[in-house]
Amino acid sequence: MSSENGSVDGGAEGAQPEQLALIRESVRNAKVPRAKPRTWRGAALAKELPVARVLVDKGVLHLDRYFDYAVPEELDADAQPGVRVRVRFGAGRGRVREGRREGGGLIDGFLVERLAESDYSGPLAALAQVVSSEPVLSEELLGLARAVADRYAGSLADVLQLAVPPRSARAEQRPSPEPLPPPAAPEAGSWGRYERGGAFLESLASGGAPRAVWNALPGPEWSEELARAVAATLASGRGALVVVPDGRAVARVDAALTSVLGEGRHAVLTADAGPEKRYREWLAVRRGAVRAVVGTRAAMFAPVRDLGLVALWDDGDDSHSEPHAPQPHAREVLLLRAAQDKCGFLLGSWSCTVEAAQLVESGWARPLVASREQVRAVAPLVRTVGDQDLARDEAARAARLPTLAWQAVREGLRHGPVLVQVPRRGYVPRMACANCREPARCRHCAGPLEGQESAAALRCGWCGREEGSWHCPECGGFRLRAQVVGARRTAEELGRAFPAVPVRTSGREHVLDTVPGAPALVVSTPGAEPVAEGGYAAALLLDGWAMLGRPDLRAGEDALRRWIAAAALVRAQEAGGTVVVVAEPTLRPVQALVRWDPVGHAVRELGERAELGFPPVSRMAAVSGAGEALAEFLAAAELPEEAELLGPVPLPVTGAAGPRRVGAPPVGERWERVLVRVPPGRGAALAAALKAAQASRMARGGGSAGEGAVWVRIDPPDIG
DNA sequence: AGCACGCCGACT
DNA sequence: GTCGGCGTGCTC
Repeated sequence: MSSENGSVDGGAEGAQPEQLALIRESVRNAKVPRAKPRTWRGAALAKELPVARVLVDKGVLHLDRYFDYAVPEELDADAQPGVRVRVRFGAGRGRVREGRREGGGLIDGFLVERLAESDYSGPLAALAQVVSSEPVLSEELLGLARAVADRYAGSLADVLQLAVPPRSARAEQRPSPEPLPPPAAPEAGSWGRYERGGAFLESLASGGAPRAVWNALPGPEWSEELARAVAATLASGRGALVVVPDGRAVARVDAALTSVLGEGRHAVLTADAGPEKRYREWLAVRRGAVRAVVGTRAAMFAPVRDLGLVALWDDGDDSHSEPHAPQPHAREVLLLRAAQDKCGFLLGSWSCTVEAAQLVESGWARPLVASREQVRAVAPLVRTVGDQDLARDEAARAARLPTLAWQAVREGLRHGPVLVQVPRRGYVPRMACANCREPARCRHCAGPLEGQESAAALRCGWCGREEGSWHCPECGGFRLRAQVVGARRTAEELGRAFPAVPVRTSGREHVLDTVPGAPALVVSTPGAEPVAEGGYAAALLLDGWAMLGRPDLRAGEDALRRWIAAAALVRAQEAGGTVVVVAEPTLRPVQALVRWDPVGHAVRELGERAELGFPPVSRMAAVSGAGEALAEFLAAAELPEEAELLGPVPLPVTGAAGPRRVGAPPVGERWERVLVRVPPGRGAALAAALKAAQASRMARGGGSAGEGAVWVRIDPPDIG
């Protein structure tokens, strides 16, 4: 592998004046288009396809253009499509120093294509180096990255940074294992509990590409069911990819894959394996040595060969949302992948997101569900404690624990562990009718109203309009209440209430994986619930108000998802499993929990979103920046005709203290945000327009930081 | 972002 | 004449 030394660029130290003159002349001649590449010093080039089209890995600045370079003869063999290269880039027309032309610094890139000629009308610089001959960027992966970049108005280079892990020479040197022949198709196993479960597996095993939204039955079987879907795909001679929200879920699916497939047939891709190990696993997948992958969100780009199935577990979990630009969501990436590779698609969850419901409603995917009898046979009994009960129960109110809840815990503890779910801190309050709890919404755009308890100072969180005379459209009430509840002392209080029972906590810092089947109080925040051996005897879901009171379109769906995630760890009703949720029984998510009907809940939400023009039925983008820059950007952007602008509204000023959230303005700067909404089918046009506007602003020196910065976010997660 | 090119005012 | 101000535009 040669570097610039001895290649076209380098070599002669101290060139003669005549050579300098020659170089200047070739600059003047450069205006004429040339069929064949010419380099600065005319060194030997590859005889066939002497032009390399390169994607320069430089964030957002060059904006998705390729640059052509000449391929020196000695790099000919290594300079294949997909390899990492280093090239000189930048610095005007290049300056000549000590006889050597130095066009800016060396930067990394990917060789995308070899060509016979370039359409660039100037002399080409030569590739400086082929970093390694490993073709890491396949045509397929490039196509996916391009689609993701377009979908999210981002740059290809940004997406590739997410899709291709950093190189480790040692990992590359090591040979990958020999690929194993396809396994036999698996038995249907517990897939038989679903009406079309067996047919789904058979379709995968016979080379089909079924697409399903799978509402999983509560209990621990889901990971083995995923493993069987993978095994069926492998049996057809194709590869499979499973993306799950966190390390614990990876471990479960990993174990299930090992038990269904045996050793050596699958790779685990997670961020917390070191960079070398991670790259080694990734390479084994790319090289086709391993045909099945399970991992967390970064694995959504795993270069699985001949993909037959992409599967995603629990798409409502927000860790599926990539925090790095352009912030793609694993569900959307896998949707793009399924479309591009024409492979099977499986979106599974105990709960159901509105997006998942939309996939079924649009006919793109089929529902994979169990019968009501099946659900009733495995789900626990769910009971509610609302404000009415609390009010009647003064003593319980003081203890923050109503009688029914108290009884359920005490009874549960006689038979096994009891789970107590408490919300995390830090939920932002939003306003709701003090009488009927209907969220207060803007009458113009239906955005969430924010403000103080006095109805006088209400303002819409989306369009910024003031609301001077709010009254509740449901019950006619005019008093508001901020929906925020604190709940931290619960664990201590419970511990004191049941002094004979051990109390274990699982939360952000210490997440327990499993707990034994012996009686214990297990206090956990949402998402950190340990699995109990033999299932929990009971679960207590506290402070539903805090979960439902977030200023987020997903508050209901999210609360239901978290409740169901906890309740799914509880024994079946027949085995005495009981769940008590402390929340108003008339609320839709609460009713959906009682009936164990997350799909019905999502379908109703979807209908409402369509009516109100909310995502995912319409698509939204958030554009934020300092007032003037934002206005300028929007004026210059050629948005689709149907685009509707909501706002601007001021963004909260970020303080120096506290966690910096992704997407928050720079510390201390006053920023505003505008939401852009387009009807169904115009999402691509919106993304393209925003991308183009961003590109032209960059070209004019807008810069990505400081004064003129404007941030664009497709599918903003926190739109009230 | 860098960095070079280019088109106007005070200097050896 | 030419050195150098920073305003504009390109990077194969």
